[in-house]
Amino acid sequence: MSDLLSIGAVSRRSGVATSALRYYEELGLISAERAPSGHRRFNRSVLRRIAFIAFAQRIGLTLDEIGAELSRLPPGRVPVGEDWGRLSRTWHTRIRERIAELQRLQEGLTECIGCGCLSLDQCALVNPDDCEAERGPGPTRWVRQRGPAPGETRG
Amino acid sequence: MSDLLSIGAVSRRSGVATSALRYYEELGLISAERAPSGHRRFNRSVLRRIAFIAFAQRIGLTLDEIGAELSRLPPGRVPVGEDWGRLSRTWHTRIRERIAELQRLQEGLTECIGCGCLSLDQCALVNPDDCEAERGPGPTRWVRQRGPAPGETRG
DNA sequence: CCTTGACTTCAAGCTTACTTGAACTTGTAG
DNA sequence: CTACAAGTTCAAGTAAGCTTGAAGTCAAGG
Repeated sequence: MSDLLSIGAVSRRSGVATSALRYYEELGLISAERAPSGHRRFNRSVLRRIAFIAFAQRIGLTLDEIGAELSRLPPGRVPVGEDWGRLSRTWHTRIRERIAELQRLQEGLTECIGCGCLSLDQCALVNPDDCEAERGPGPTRWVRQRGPAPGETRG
Repeated sequence: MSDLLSIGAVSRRSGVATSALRYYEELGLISAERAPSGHRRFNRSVLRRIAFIAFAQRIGLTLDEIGAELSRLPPGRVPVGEDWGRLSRTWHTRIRERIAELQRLQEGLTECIGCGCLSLDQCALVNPDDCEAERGPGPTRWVRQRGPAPGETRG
């Protein structure tokens, strides 16, 4: 039995639809050889790549960002654990930030919406004096994060 | 000075674009009276409603879900703190779950991708024996959550 | 040989949450 | 009165991440 998997086999093993796998290939996130028939033949190592993609999506990375991460893998050989580890090191930060935001939201939920002061222009938590100067109106502290918001995806 | 705000004023105060406000009105998330001219006149209380919407979006609710939540507010009067508190009570659970998932991801990042075993069908963390029986293939433990995934939005 | 299922490409469609543009009306300052 | 900003509606466009459909090819079983 060869190491090469059909798109259906990869789909079954990964739980990712064949249409999605073709889409990923089109985006350059995964690659496949071709059988003489034209059918895709995936190396078994694509499964880890797909797991990485699914993982990264749950964290909130776009496919674009994921592509950028994957391009940092060593070319010309199947990545080993340390290669993956290097990539995912930056994610810890990202996850921590997102958790921190959620905790801030959790807090605000209790202290501000719960207490009835959430009114965007009166609440001390929404517009705290001790924070950086205003960056325009709006519920800056909870709702706005610097940088683009993490567009998290459906599973 | 009246309690009624133009759409521009609401936009400035809330940080939400006028086009988005019209969209929210179309979806029934907010409402406005009309001036004789046809211009929208928003009650000041709409600001809290908008804050709630923005808040809920960051948590990962869709506008549909947010509409469902808002429909539980008492009709015929401006909601008070306790009304908002009731609504947001369920969110604590949701936030906690999301935080838990991120922590699980964080863990998996260290233990599984980092160590090099992430391969979807071999890793004990991806397919742990001590978890519920398989619900199909794929990286069940981290990547799949029961129910639809939280489609989080841009800020 | 015939059928069935898995595969191919390509184009178009879907969902969410808006934004943008066209064409027009209102409100306000000078 | 004249500008010009701000408002109106409606239709269409955008972005991400796929899915679906059409039309055709390939591989295995009976």
